[in-house]
Amino acid sequence: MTSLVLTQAQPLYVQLKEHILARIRSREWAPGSRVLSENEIVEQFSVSRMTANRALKELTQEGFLARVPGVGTFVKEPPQRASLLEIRNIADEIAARGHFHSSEIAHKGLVDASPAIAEEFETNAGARLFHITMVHRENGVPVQLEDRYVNPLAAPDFLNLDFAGITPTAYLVANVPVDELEHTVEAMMPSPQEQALLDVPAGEPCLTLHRRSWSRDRVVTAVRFTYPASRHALYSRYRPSGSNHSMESDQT
Amino acid sequence: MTSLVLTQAQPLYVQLKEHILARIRSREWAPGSRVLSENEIVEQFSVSRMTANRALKELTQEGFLARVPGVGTFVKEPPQRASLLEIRNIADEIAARGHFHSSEIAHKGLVDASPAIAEEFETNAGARLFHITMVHRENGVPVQLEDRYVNPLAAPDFLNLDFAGITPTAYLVANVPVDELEHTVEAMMPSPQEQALLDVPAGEPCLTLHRRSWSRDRVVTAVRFTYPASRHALYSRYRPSGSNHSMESDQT
DNA sequence: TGTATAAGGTTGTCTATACAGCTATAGAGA
DNA sequence: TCTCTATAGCTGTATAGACAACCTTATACA
Repeated sequence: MTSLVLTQAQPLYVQLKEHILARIRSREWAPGSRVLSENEIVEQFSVSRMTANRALKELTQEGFLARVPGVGTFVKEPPQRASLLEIRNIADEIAARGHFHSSEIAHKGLVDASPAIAEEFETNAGARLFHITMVHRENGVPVQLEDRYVNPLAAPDFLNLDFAGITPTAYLVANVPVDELEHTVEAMMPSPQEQALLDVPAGEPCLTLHRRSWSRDRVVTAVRFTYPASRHALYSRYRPSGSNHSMESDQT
Repeated sequence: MTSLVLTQAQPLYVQLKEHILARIRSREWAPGSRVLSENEIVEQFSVSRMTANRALKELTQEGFLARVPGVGTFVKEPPQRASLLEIRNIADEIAARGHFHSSEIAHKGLVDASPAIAEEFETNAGARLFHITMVHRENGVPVQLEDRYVNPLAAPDFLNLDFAGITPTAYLVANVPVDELEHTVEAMMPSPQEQALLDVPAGEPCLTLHRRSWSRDRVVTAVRFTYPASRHALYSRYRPSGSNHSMESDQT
């Protein structure tokens, strides 16, 4: 039996969700198998049925479970979706082209989160975050400006690195498991600072890729990559998972 | 006062959600303004507070509302962005924001493939292809320029449609199975024609999403979507497939 | 005038209970 | 043996009440 300890630090339904997710991730409950019913949760954890219902309902909305009235609650098969945007290390991409990667740090330190950054991190303004700004060059030409904030709780040693031999992306991928990703891609005109750092001609737009990463329901890092339009595009080619032409479920 | 009639055909919280959404879409409650508090809903609709809470909570999870403890519940600004990972119909995305979609055809006909287009279609220059150029508008404002070539062998009826009730994207998704996809995302300055069609101020860049679709090793369609930078972004959020860091029941 | 306190409204969570609709199964009856 | 029925368990929904945390505003006090 796993721990039945429910603390007061977090809401009960959150602790229930994490407990169930842990047992799914450990494959104790494999895809397709039944999980605890609401009444079983009520008995085993001494919570009310509404609280058990909330935990199971939210996990269902998040895609982990499927519920069938009159039958039970089951672990869902994780969706296999091809990713347009994999996390790829700029140093590796440049090396794969047979070119030379170099980088320099424009800023590195501990900062107070602005209201906008705090909202991205789902925390309060003034929270302390690691911050780094780097320029990545391909054969000496700037191709990427990296403006990254990192949650100190998730990567406490982040500031101790000099990022000469390893990029922040590579370090984080190797050291922090990622549960969820959010990407936003935009076009924009660079600010004067960005224009200077990237050595962009006046009038040339930039592509920005903004990424947030979660681990254990906590934002680990938020990063904005800025690429001069003429020097970089985002590309992907893949086979959609459901390419057997079944009309399928989605009617969005 | 709007209708207070709550029937028994649907769950109460669903009717409450639709009622609130309708008042948001009618601009009675504009973005940023406050909606009814839970207690006000309890009074006006004679439901319990838990039911009112469920309606507001789910609308918040769906991104329509934002809740601030101790203050109230507010209408959120709908994000202007399209899905990156899936092929989604712009008409549906606009409708999901509660806005009005319209479109007009700038060109439709049979054309000879230029060398560049022929290469995209893995065929010879001079091949005959269907071509369509459309402007999609959200509440009257141009948000997407669609410049699409279609293989007549894959969709022979394509030119017979007027694309008033269905977009080319929706038609092709429904009628041609897709085996493989290629995406390229770039930032660029619009050409004078594009600038005019999209009604973009001078100096504003655009985001372009170029997509090729294959079916049975044959290019079905190649399309270039152009979005004014200030009016649209591309977005995705998902859980990576390999997110099983089975640390289990620890308490990081 | 300025500051501390109290009050009231708001969301967030949790409990206990109830009823309805659905499903699988065991048991009764033909 | 087969069929129908009752039952138990499951999810879905809804109610009423309660306490906590938070924010704003008004009030009392120094």
